[in-house]
Amino acid sequence: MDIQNSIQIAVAQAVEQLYGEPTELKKVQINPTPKEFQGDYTVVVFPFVKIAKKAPDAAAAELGAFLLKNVPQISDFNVVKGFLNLSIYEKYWQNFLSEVSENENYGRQPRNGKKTMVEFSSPNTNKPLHLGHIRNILLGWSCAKILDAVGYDIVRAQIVNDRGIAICKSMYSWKTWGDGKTPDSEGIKSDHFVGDFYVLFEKKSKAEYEIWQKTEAAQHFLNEKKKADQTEKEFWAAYKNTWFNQFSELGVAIREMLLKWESHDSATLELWKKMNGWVYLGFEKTYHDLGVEFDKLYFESNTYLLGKDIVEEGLAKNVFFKKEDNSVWIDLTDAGHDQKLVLRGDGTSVYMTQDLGTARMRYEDFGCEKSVYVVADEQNYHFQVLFEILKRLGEPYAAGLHHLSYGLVELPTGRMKTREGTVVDADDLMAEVVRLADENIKERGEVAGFSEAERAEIARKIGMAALKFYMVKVHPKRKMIFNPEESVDLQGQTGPYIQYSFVRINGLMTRVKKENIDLAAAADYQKIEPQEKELLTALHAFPTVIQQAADDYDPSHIANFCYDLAKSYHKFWHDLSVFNADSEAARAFRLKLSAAVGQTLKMGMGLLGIEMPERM
RNA sequence: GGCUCCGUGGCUCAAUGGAUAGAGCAUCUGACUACGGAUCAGAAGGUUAGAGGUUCGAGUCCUCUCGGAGUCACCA
Repeated sequence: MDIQNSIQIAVAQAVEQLYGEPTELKKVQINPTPKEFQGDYTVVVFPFVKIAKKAPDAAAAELGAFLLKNVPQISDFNVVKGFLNLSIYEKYWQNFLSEVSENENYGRQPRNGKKTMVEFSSPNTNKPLHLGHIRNILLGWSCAKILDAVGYDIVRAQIVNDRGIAICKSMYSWKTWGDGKTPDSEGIKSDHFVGDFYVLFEKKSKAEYEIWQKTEAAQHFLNEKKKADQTEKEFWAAYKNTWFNQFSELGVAIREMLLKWESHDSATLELWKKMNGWVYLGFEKTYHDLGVEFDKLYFESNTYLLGKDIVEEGLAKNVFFKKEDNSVWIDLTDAGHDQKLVLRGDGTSVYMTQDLGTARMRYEDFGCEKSVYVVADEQNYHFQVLFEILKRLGEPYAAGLHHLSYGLVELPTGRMKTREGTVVDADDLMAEVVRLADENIKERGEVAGFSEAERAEIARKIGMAALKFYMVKVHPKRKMIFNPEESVDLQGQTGPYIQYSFVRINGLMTRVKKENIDLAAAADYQKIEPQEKELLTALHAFPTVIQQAADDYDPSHIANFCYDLAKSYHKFWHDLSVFNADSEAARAFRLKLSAAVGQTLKMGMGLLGIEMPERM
């Protein structure tokens, strides 16, 4: 059993035996002892001083004596200001290291037979993926990896928003102004090609709007509706949707196209398929470059009519109610929310209807008891309501639903805006970080033994590691400011810093293999140095960190762990010699320790979707 | 305005209610004739937005104030 658990249980027993009062296990707090004190683990004694009716130090001393007697792994203890510091026999750490060395799956838990769906990315098909998608995708991918590591079987799902106004704009634009051009004819990545037509549509629409604003009718609206504290520009910005829906000729054309699509007009469907096909082709490349894949794709064109049967059931169960105009609502005022529409008066769906239906379909398809939706925090309210409704409907999977909400990615100059052309494209960004990594490799002159292809592959791993680590080290909930320059940093708290520690280890291991060095002598190593102990305690915490990341749906725990471990290793490397160690035992022990660190770093970074190079 | 989230050195971020709030970047100073210097060591930089409260103990929990973001669609 894990030493921390042993201590925890022993402390609970001690409290009961010494002071005659049982205590909850979770009240027993065991922390790694801070560097400046003697010991490996620390028991916080304060929670028991009341029960003990003694001063903290006296109680700590009593508990320490008890533990020393009853926990065989404990070699010594000391008390500082109510903290009980325990030292663990070196033999324990020796055994622990061997355990890690022999288990290449160290950190992973056995399969638990339960399923979890993780939904992420969920793009619109009218334009290419951007920086915001990258954060979403990295979080989703990593979250799936982490849940897999703690034992769940994972279904990675994507809901493709392939229908609606947006794609119609791209379609209309291409049909009207495209002159029959294709991605091939123009030599443009196909999703970008479609996106360019979307942008063109917005441009034409803007031009139409500006002309309209000068008409008499428009000026009439301006005078009538503009609020006193609004500038003319602000008014037109706010009025844009209304204008598009009521007065725009392009708006008419788009709605007409949408209606044709909904009535299965064959020419429209053909155009739709052609353009979506282009987009998917482009997405495929982007996903491939990001190193992610999906197990299941849901298409909104297949799901947008779902959920009406659930609305019927909800009415029958009196969870929902009908208003005079036949529209269906749920009253969530007792849960701190408002009334929410779930079906329009004319019987057509809204976003919520569709999500209700999709939730049930997902469950019917896979029977996942947990389901994670990776969606930006703009939609917090939507998901609160969605989950609350499903709970009230008594859906069996309702308790396992989780919205992994993350903050938007902003640039140092503020929010990304399509209109202002400040959207950072995913493909461009990846190409740029890899290019910079490649330049860096060349500058360092380490390329001597590398072929062109090898160098490109290493540059890819380094560049992507820089980008991914930069994004995933931040707590998901936090809005993050994406600084393009910092994202390609290769030094300090970065992906490449961690990769470098791995490469150092890899260098050692190559030599071990080449010289066929036997590590059995490690068992004779007597005096574990502080730098070594630091690595051991870090490795020891790895499974707990993964569990924590899984419980919190938070990959940043793993990122921070990997950074701390790499940092400790770099220090170890600098302070202590491995091959030139004083004794054969020390050399073997350090090699064994290095291998364990390397293995753990590789797995940890793998959970973040980051690959490790052998050389760099 | 209601609800939700956020506020930690110049900047970007850490810190299951526990010991002197930690890192990185930037700035300054050092360390290879050494297993790879994408490294290491050191300096400087903080009233954790502010005020109360709970607690043996608060960056963390509660209340209020200030500042920022999101949301409050028969859009998705």
